[in-house]
Amino acid sequence: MQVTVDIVIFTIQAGELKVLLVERGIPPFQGQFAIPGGFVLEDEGLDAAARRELKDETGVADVFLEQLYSFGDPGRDPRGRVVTVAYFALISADRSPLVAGSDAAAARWWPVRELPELAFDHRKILDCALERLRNKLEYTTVGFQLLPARFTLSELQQVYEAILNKKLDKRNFRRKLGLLKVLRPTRELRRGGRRPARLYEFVAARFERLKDKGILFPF
Amino acid sequence: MQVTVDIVIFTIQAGELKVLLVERGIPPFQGQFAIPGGFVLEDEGLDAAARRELKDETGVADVFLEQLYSFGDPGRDPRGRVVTVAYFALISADRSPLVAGSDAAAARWWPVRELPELAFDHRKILDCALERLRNKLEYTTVGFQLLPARFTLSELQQVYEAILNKKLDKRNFRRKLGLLKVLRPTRELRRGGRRPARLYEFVAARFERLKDKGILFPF
DNA sequence: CCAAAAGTGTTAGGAGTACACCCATGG
DNA sequence: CCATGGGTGTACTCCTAACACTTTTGG
Repeated sequence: MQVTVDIVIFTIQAGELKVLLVERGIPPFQGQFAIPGGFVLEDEGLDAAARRELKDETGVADVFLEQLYSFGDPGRDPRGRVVTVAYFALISADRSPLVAGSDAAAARWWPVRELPELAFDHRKILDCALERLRNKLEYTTVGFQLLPARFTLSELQQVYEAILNKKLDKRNFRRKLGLLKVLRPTRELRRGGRRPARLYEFVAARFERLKDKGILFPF
Repeated sequence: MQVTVDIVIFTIQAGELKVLLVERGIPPFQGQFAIPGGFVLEDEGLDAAARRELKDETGVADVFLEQLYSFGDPGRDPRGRVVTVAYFALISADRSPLVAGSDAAAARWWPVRELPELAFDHRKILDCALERLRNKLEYTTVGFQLLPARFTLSELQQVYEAILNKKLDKRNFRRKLGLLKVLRPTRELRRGGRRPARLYEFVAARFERLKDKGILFPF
């Protein structure tokens, strides 16, 4: 029985949630798009295999990566019995545009709102990842993983709106963030738009105190 | 590469959360206890393999069963490379005492508070299952899966207390349950204790309305 | 001076928590 | 009649949601 890892890689671009897909150059499903993935090596752990694939496809390391779910229906791969352990990864907006896949010349970021037909059972995997991402937004800091180290409050709100797919109230959003005390304002401003916006940093150490107490991001 | 399923099977007995373990009769880890499990057959899905093992070990079918996480560190099984897809299952109190494992004469329910040393990485798997169970208690109906179709409010509260490992306030517990409107009182009373207690039924249809709205079991 | 995004507080309603006593039954 | 678990309500606090105008900049 063969074991693969497949990785749903998300990023935010232009205030939109996007996912990395590669066009298949060979059968089966030639010409269709698929989630990046590959076989687990004989002496390699599952997480390690996922990190290796992620690095190969995007060039990035040290990003958020988490196991999602395993899919192993007989017949999910016409070539034979393949069990895949699916992962999902988050790449911050400032590192995502560099799509320089080694073997994946045809890699492209797709808005999750307008996906092409996907190979294998990858649509199911992607839906599973989206659901997980939405849920984790509420009780973890995944939202910050999609932004550069410094960001404006409006950018953060856009991340939440893009993933949850609904508008949020600006004042309530900011007040709740303030109560959590996990952001540190910097002296820097983002110019270039209209009125300049203050940049903030996420302070991981402050979040540590909260997570045991069930304090969340209730947006 | 070989693929197995391992199943953490929980039940409630005497107001305590228990898990089914089998004593290994052969090396490796001979004489130690392990979570029930076995190989995935060539033409068998992962869920199907888990259901088959569950049936073999406990004789029960049609119980709550959910995939948990996959474990595949090289070296987790000294016999070779084995990736395991872990599941967790919940058996209601009225069906659990029947431990009649086919090949598992040495199967036994263990209180999760006093576990023996476990074979392989099964301790890690069990901890993972416990954490998942505690979390799902808050936003799903897994609590009801551990009880017979009809139960008293005190029995339900004991399930929550056993899993969360803390005392809950009786009046608050009942008021919140009342607000959810997912229980239907029956005409039946449980006698045999002191004052008879009313039996309730969980109405799954009423829960359906709630789960999209993020209404939970906030105990 | 106009368009566009940044920034800022109050109020009213609902949910959560803490807390103590009477009731029905079996022995 | 007594021991045991079943059953019930209130007051206070805190969180949530709804809601509109002023400020700062670039063009």
